[in-house]
Parts: sequence; C-alpha cells; structure tokens
Amino acid sequence: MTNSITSSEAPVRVRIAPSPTGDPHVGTAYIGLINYIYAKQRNGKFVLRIEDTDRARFVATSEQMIFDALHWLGLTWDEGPDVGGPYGPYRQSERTHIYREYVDLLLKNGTAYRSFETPEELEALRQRQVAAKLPPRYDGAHRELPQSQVDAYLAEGRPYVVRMKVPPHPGDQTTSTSFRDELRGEITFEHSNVDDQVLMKSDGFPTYHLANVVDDHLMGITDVIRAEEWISSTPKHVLLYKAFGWELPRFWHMPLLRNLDKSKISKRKNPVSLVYYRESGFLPEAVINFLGLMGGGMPESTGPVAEKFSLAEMVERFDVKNIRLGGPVFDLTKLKWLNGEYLRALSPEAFYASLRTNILSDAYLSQIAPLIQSRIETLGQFGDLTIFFFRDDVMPSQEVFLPKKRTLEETLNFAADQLTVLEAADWTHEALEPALKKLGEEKSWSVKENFMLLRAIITGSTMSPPLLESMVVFGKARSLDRVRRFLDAQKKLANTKK
RNA sequence: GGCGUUAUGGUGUAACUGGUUAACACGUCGCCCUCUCAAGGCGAAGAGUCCGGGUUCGAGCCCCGGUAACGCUACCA
Repeated sequence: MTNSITSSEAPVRVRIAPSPTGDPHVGTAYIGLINYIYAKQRNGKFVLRIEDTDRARFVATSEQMIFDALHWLGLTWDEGPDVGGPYGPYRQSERTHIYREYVDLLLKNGTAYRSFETPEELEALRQRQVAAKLPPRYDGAHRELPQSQVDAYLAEGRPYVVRMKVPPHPGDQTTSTSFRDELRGEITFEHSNVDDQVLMKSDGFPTYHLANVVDDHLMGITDVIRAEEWISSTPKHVLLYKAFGWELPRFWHMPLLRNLDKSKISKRKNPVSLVYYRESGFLPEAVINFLGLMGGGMPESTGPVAEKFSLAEMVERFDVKNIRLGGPVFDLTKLKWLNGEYLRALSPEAFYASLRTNILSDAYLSQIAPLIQSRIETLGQFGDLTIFFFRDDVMPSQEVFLPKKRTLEETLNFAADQLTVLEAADWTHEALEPALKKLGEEKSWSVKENFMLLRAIITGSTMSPPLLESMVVFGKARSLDRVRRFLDAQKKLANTKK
C-alpha cells in the first residue's frame, strides 16, 4: 500500500518537539536549525512544542533552559508555550484530555485495545523471547480479549495501557506500510516487524507516538523534520494517521550527529549540552555555522569563505536537496577553529563586551568572589585560587587525584560513580552534599577522600575554595564535562599503557 | 538476532543530466614572519571514492551481490 502525500499547497508548518529531560541538547539545536530554515524559506510557521509526557525523566528547570539555549542561538519560534499561538496549549502535559479523547476514538473504531499485563509480565515475556532468539515483541495476548473480560478487569480497577492494533485485523488487512521519506524515497516495513506500540501508559499519559501524531495533526504540521532515529517508528505513526483517517505530513529524517567513533552523539563522548557551549565561551554564530556544516545543505563550497555563513545566509542559500545522509561527526576541533574565526573578526570593543558578558560577567565574578575572600591576603592572589573557573584544560595528575590508600582502578570506578550521582542531582549545595555523602557511605569512601577526589577533578588541585559551592557556581554542564573528560583521559591513558 | 538507514583522505564537505592527474576547509607536518604563543603567509603528506562483479569508449555517480558502521527493537523520547 502507498499513502497519499499532503498537498504541497498547504502553508508550511514545522515544529521541533524537545523533551524537558535535562540540558538542552545540541541535537535539538541541529534539528531546530533545519526546521527554522525550512520554515523561513517558505514563509511558514515554526512551532516549538514541549513533549513532557515522561514523568520519570521530567526535569523542571529543563524547559526554560531549552528556551534560553535556542534564543541564544538566534532561533525563534512563531508558536510555543511561552509565546502562545492559535493551536495551544503547546505543552503536552496540558493536553492529556485531548489524547484521552483520541485514544477513545481508536478504541471505538477497533484500531487500538487495552492491555492489562503488568510491567513484570512483559519483562518476563521479553526475557523468554530473547532466550529463544526471537525478536522481543508484545505477543498480542490481549488483542482480542472478550469484552466481558475487559469489563471485569476495568471493574476491579486493574491498570492497563492502550496499544495500537497493528494490521492485519478485521478492519484493515494490510501486511505492510510504506511511506515516503523526502530525502531517501520510499521505505517499507512489514507489519510483522511493527510492534503493537503502547499509545497510552497506565499513568494516563500518552507515549511519544500517540501524542506526536495527534499534536502534529491538530497543529497543522505539514512537514515532520526530525532525526534519523525515528525512521523505524514512522510506520507506527503512518498507521496512526490512517487509523484516524488523517492526511499524512511529509517526513524528512535528518542524519544523526555522531561522536568521533561514529556512534550517535552522546554526553559520554562529547559535550552535548548547549549550556556547556555557551558557558565555555563559544559564540552562538559559530555554533550555528558549525551546525549548518553538518550534513551539507549549503550549496557547493569550494573556498574558505564559503564555509563561514550566518543564519540569515543559511535561510537564503540552504537547500534541502543538498543534504547528505551520512552521519556527520560533531568534531570539536573544527568548531573551535570556527569559533576562533568569529572571535578574531570581532572589533576589540565587541570582543571585550563578549568576554564581559560570557566569561567575566559581574554575575559570575560576584559569585566567585565570596568563595575566596577569606582565603587571600592580597587581591592579586585572586587568580591563584580561581584559575580553574577560567581554564579549559584542567587535568589533575595522578599524584594529585589518587588517594594514598586507594588503587587507581577503585578510584576511577568511584569517580564514575560520582559522575552518575552528579548527573542525577539538582545543582544546589543542599542537594549535592547528601547525594555525594550517601555514595561515599555506600562505597566506604571517607568524606575527605570522596570530596578530595572530586576537588582534584574539578579544580585540578588539592587546594581550592569550598568544592560544592565552587561547583554550583561553575555550573552543572561544565562540571559534568570535566568529570567525563577526566574519566575519558584516564581510560585512554590506561589503554596506551597496555 | 530481526528490521531499517548509511557509506568520498583522520574530520566536515565538493565533484553539471557518468567525461581529463577526485576539489575546498579543519586537523597534521615543514618553512617564513616573530621576544614566546597564536594569528597570518607559503608549501607538503594524506583518499583513488567500503569490497567484488557488471553496463559503458569512459563509473565516486547507473545495475547486481556482499561487507561494515550506525539507528530502532521500553508503559524514553
């Protein structure tokens, strides 16, 4: 079967739909950039929608950080939770009544069903399938549950999820779904490879798949431009559009940004937080320019000049036809060069102003000053104690970070544990202290050893202003990156010694 | 394992509807400039286009078959 394509006359409406689960991600900026350009070039609308349906991973401060980061890059949206618009609300947690309504629709027309298994039962099923070398998939046990049974379960208040009934079924005998990816052509999936996806979780929140399709339709989205990782999910989405009887948007799947080793870009191997880039002193122009280099899109470039362009120039000259599908490596080396180019191009006044707003801001310095006031005898010593706030290459030697009574291996393992704790923690003194101490107790590391190791990693020294206060001022993104870079460097060191 | 996607120097990209020794940028190395380090200038090395077939006078571009990498395979997005 082939599905019809949205008529090209419809006014273009695109969107990005980040999840507020942590720091704003460089991948969000990348997809945001492409969407922004696409909309601007066609006089379309660019929508920002917050996909906060995952309660477990929700981070309260994340949404504002996403707004700030995108604004920092100069990407502005026409509709969104903060600016409103005719298709709101733009926060999925405020639309749950809508999803419920549409799920009922599917339940009624026989394209979805309730499934009453517990997570444990599903896990057991999965284990059995994996053991038998079968593809792990829902077995459809509750697909055709008798109505009496469903009513009985419902009456006893048994929790359930709603699943999509992937054809073939009485209302739809098709065995495969094809859709057009605008960058790749037709892609086909056999239904035997499409799982009966959960559409609504037992907590009443929709999954991405349901919320996404419902919102895209209700918000009049004409072009879904998203990352390649969604290709495998697209048949589910197409099936949903079909179940609702809705017209399909165009699908564009952009290549995935990669680490140096070609895996999907990840915080373990690359700074991915936009906050990190801002706080480390990258200019938004450079970041945008660099992102624009990823995956092509700009016309043939054969000179040093052609590789440097502004957001406005991208809107002018970017062409989706030029997009390359190989996953581009997000290589900091080139970004740094580009950033240097932009820095050098600044007037001395602008450069100084940038320094003052980004690195030497009053806000930042006034937080640092109290940390060292009682620790210095002349103002001239300010730099001695605070240099780690302003350096990029802090890397303690083994004699600095390794506790006397610990082996290298257990120390690095503990540092990795610290990283895990820090990643999950709210970035306040009140939250960090107990979290770290708890870890120390669990692993039998004294408070002194515990904090000293982290101090060494963050400050590069065994002597510093109060650690936790310093980390709070230094910021989560950069602190975490410092720990990750430390672990990474130690790992490489160990490998070269072998 | 299954399904899907992708494949040009170390990295990002270029190469008109197949047409000369595969181009540019980053990085690397060398030289110049210079009190140092950058920046800047000049130059060099580095791919024969994942592999194997085929079509063609001619293939990075077309066809077939492999391989590898990556993604998905959650009541995460």
